[in-house]
Amino acid sequence: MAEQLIQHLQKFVSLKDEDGPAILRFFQAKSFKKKENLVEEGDMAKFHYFVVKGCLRLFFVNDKGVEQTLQFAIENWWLSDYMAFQSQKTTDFYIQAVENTEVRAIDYPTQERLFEEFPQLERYFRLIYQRAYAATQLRVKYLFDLSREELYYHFSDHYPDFIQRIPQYLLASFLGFTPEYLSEIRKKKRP
Amino acid sequence: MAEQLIQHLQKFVSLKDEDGPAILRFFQAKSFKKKENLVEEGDMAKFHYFVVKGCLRLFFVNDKGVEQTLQFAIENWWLSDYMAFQSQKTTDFYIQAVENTEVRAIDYPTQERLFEEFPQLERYFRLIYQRAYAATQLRVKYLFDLSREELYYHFSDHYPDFIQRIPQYLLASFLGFTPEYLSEIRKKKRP
DNA sequence: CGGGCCTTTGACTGGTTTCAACTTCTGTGG
DNA sequence: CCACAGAAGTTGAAACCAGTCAAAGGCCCG
Repeated sequence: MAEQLIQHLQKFVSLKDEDGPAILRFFQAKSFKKKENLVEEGDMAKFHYFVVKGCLRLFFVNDKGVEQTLQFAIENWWLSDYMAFQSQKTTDFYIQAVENTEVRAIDYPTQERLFEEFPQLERYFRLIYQRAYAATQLRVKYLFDLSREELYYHFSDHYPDFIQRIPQYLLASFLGFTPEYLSEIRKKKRP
Repeated sequence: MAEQLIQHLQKFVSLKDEDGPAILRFFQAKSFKKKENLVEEGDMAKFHYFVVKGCLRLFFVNDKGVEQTLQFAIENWWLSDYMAFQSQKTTDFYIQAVENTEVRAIDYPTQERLFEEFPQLERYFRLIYQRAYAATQLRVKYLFDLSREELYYHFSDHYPDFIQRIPQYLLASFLGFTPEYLSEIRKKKRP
């Protein structure tokens, strides 16, 4: 049974058997405890993370001190502050473990070397980014199209098992409203 | 002076001189008049568009009949409904020319053949999607972080010349509020 | 079993929408 | 080149979605 990251690559591009271990050597294995921060505001956006097990979230703290979650990443998803990672600058975001989480991490110069040595991975990441971009394009549509209440129902219909996995205040933080308002929605009968 | 699309490719990957014309043969040149629809709701998301000259917008019509603009694409930007394009399904969106616009268009199967014949373009699109994804990640941050009024000031500070280019009702449609409210913001002195 | 974190409740507030009417701009044909 | 019709922008009043604040209740984990 190959390493999970390699299995995931092979869903998108074909690799020779010996490539797996060679590719893995570019990555660092790291583990984080629930609520531990992988990255904090002001840090260099050093790593691109692949989630092997667990769940991460990307959030920022607004000027009222409230945490706004932008994304979650569960098994087989990639996560970073891409703007800062690309330009190798400091980030305005936090990345935090929602559960105990195991990742494979790669820094920017190492990722560049990885692309040189394994150009097939350009295709892999082309496909990954294409999907991610498509998903975000759709997400922006929902943010404009749906009321906060409709966003909640949309999300709980589409990802019922993920809802089980996270506390309500994180769901509220992701959907962009307050825990109080989420309570109010849940109290009412569904329209 | 090479075709603009080829020049753009060469900013990201190196091509042999003879590759330019060969790559161009995969694309269709099309022109659209201001306010003409390239794509309408219910159409197949057939093409991926590269804007040579002019400006496109991607929008949908909500259940109140209001047009909500998700993105603009000006010179050297790519545009499509990526979710529908990827899965070769019908789209919920419209793509419309904001000005008289010239594009290069490629359909999905042709794009697949293009990647087979010119694998360097996997890298090009990996970089294009990476940038686009990073930009959208940041956009979602702004949507959560800023009030409608702040969104307007943010946008007009960062893209003053683009603002000159488009009518106010399209700006309001992009920022997610009503033309009436935009009037109100502009009437007030800036805080 | 205790403390702190999470969730709920209710009253008040405000940013933004809605609607309708009015004014100004723009482009097209006579 | 002017006239006019439709499109775009402005104004003000009333309504509403969702936030804020404060306080009480529930529940998980040490």
